[in-house]
Amino acid sequence: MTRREMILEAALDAFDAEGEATIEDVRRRSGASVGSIYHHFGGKDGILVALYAEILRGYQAGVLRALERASGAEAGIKALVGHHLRWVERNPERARFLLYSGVAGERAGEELKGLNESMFAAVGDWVERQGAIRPLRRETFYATVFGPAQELSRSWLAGRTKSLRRLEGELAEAAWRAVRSDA
Amino acid sequence: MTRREMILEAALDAFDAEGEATIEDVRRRSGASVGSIYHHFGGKDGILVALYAEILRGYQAGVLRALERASGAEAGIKALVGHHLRWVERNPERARFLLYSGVAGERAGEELKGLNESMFAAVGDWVERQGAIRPLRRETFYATVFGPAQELSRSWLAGRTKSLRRLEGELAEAAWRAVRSDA
Amino acid sequence: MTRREMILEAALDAFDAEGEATIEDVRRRSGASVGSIYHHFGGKDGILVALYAEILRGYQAGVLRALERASGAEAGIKALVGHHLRWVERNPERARFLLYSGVAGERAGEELKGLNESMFAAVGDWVERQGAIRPLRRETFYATVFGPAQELSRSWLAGRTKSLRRLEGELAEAAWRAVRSDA
Amino acid sequence: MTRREMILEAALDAFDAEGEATIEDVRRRSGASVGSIYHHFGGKDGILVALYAEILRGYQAGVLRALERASGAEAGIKALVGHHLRWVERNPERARFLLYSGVAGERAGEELKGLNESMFAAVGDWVERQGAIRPLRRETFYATVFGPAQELSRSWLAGRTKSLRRLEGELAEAAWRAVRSDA
DNA sequence: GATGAATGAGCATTCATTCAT
DNA sequence: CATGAATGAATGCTCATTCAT
Repeated sequence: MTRREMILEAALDAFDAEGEATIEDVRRRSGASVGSIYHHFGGKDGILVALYAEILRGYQAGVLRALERASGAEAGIKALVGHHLRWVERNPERARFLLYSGVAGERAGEELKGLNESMFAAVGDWVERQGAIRPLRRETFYATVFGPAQELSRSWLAGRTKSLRRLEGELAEAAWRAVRSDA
Repeated sequence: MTRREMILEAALDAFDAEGEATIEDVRRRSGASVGSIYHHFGGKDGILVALYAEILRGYQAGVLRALERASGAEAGIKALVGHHLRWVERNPERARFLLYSGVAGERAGEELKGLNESMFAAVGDWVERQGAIRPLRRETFYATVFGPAQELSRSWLAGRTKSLRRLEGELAEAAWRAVRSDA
Repeated sequence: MTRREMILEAALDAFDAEGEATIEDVRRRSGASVGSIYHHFGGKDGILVALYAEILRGYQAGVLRALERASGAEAGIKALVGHHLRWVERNPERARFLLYSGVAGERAGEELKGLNESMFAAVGDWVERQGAIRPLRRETFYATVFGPAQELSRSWLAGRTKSLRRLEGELAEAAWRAVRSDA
Repeated sequence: MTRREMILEAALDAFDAEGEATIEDVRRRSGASVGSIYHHFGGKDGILVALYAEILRGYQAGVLRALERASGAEAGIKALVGHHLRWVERNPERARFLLYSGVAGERAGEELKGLNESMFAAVGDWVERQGAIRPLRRETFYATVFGPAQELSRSWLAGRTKSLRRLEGELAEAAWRAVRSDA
C-alpha cells in the first residue's frame, strides 16, 4: 500500500469516525507526517477531492455494470435502484463521504464534473435505446429513479431506517411504475 | 422585533451568505452582543436548533394545509409534491438551512423529533383514509413521494437546475404513478 | 433565612462543588437574581469577603473557647491542635473555602486583618501567662503549633489522608514537645 | 535555549507577575506563537504540569542532597527544615508556583505522583536508619517536620514575614524536639 | 520524498458588571 | 428590594498551511 493510499484511507476513516477529516486526524491515522501529506495532495481539499473521485468512480462503475447486465427497460430501472441500495449498504462510510463531505457542492472542480457528465451520458444513451420508458426531462428522470433510494439511504445512514435491502423490491417497483410508459 | 427574533434572522442570513453561522457572524448581523446571544440561546447549537424548529414548523404547516385543501388521493399526492417544490423555491434560504445546517442529524433533540412525529402521523392518517393508494411500507411511501422532489430541490439549491416550478407537473405525475393502486 | 444568608450559603455550596463560585453559580443555587446579589454584596469580592469573615469568626470563636476550657500550658497547646483538626473534619467545605478561596491573599481588606489581629492578641496573651512554654518568636510559635495540623488538613481535604481525628494525639503531643520548656 | 524551555520560563514569569499564566501571557513573554505552544505542550495544563514537575524535581534533588550531607538524626532533621526555608527564600517564584498553581490538587497525574512517591521512599529509608527518632506515623512525621516550615514559607511569600533564614534556627530546633526520642 | 516545528487567524464560550424597569 | 436583559473583554483551543532541514 502506497503512502498515497494510506493517506486516502486514513481520511475516509477519520471522516467516518469524526464526521470530518482534519489534517491532524489524517496524520495520526495514516502515520504520515504533515509535510508528507502536503507533498502528495497539496492541501486538505486535495485529499478530499481525490478521495471523492475515487469513491465516485467505484460507484459509477457499478451502475454501468448493473445496466449492462440487465435486459430490458424494467430490469434496467430496477437494477439501478437495487444497485444503489446495495452499494450504500455495503459501503456506508463511502456513501457517507459522498453525501456529507461537502466536496460535491463547492469544491467540485472539473475532474468531478467530467465524471458525472460521462455517467449521465452513458445512462442517457441506455434510456434512449429502451422503448418502454415515458419521455421525461432528464432531471425528472434522475430524480424519480434515484431520489427515493437516495432519501432512504440518508435515512439509513442516520440510523432512522433498519435495512435497505428489505425495501429494495418495493422501491424498485415504485420507480418502474413512475417512469414506464402506459401501454 | 425582539432581540430573540433578530438573532434568529441574523443566523439565517449568515448561513445563507457564508454557508455557516458563526457567533461572530450572528453578532455582527444582529447587532446583539455575544453575551446577549448566549443569554437567549445558551450557545451556538441553541440558536441553530431554535431556528431549525421554527423553519420546520412553517414548512409542516404548509404541508398540512396542502393536504386539507386537496380532494382525493391523486390531488393530495400531487399537492404534497407541489407544495414541497414551491416552498423550496419561495424559501431557498430556509430550505438550505434545513438541508445543510447539520441540525437534523446530530443535535436533533426531543423537540425536533416530536415535530416530525406529529406530521408523519397526520400524513399517515390521511393516507389511510384514501382508497386509491397502494399499500406501501411507511418508509417507502415517504421516500417515493418526497424523495424525487427533495433531490431536485438539492439540485436547484446548488444551481444545477434552473426552475422547480417547471418540473412540478412531471414530478407530481411520477409520484402519483408510483403510489397509485392498479385498478 | 434572609436573602443575604441564602446567597452566602449558595456561594459556599458552589465553591465546594465547583471549586469556585461564579455569580451565575450563586444565582442558580440561591434562587436570587443577579441584580439582587449585587444589591446585597456589591460584587463578587463582596460575597467572598463576607463569607470568609463569617467562617473565620466561627473558627476563631472555637479557638478561644478551646483555650478557655484548657487548664495549663500543655492542655492549652494540645487543645489548639485538637480544635483545629476537629473543626476541619467537621467543616470541610468551610475549611476548603478558607484555604483555597484566595480571599486571604489578595482581597484581604481591613476587616479581615482586624479579625486576625484580635485573635493573635488573645492567643498571645494566653501564652504569656503560661510558664512552661519556651520563648519563641511569635511567627515560630504559630507555625510550630498550627503548621503541622494545617498541612495535614490540606492533605485530608485533598483526599490524601484518611482521618484527622486518628492523628490528633500524635500531632498534639509533637506540638507540645516542640514548644515546651526544658525543665 | 529551546523553544520548550523558553515557554516554560515564560509561564513561570507570568505566574509570578500575574498570579496566573494564561496562554496569551505565555505567548507574549516567550515570543512563541499560540500554535507552537500547543505543539509542544498540548494545552495549558500541559505547560503547568511540565513546569511543576521540573520545579519539583529540582526541589527534591536538594532535599536528598541535604540528607546525604548530614550525619546523624538531629543534623538530618535540621537539614530538612533548613533546606526547605533556604530553597524557598532563594526560589520564591518556584515556591509560589508549587504552592499556588493548583497543579498538585487536581491535575496531578501519574508523573507527579511518582515523583512524590520516590522521594517519600528515600526520606522514609533514611528515617528508619536513624535510632534517635520517635516512631511516628508517616503522615505525622512529614507534617511535623515540614509543616511549620511550609506555613512560614506561605507567610513569607505573602509578605507577612520578613525573613525566613532568620527563623531557621528556631524552627529546626522545634522540629527536632518534636520528633526526637526521649532518651 | 519525508519530517515536524512554527505560524496566526478564527472560534465558541465564560463571566463580572451595569442598568432600565 | 428585586429582576433579567445586555455588554464586551478575555480565554483556551483548533486548524490549515508554510518551510527549513
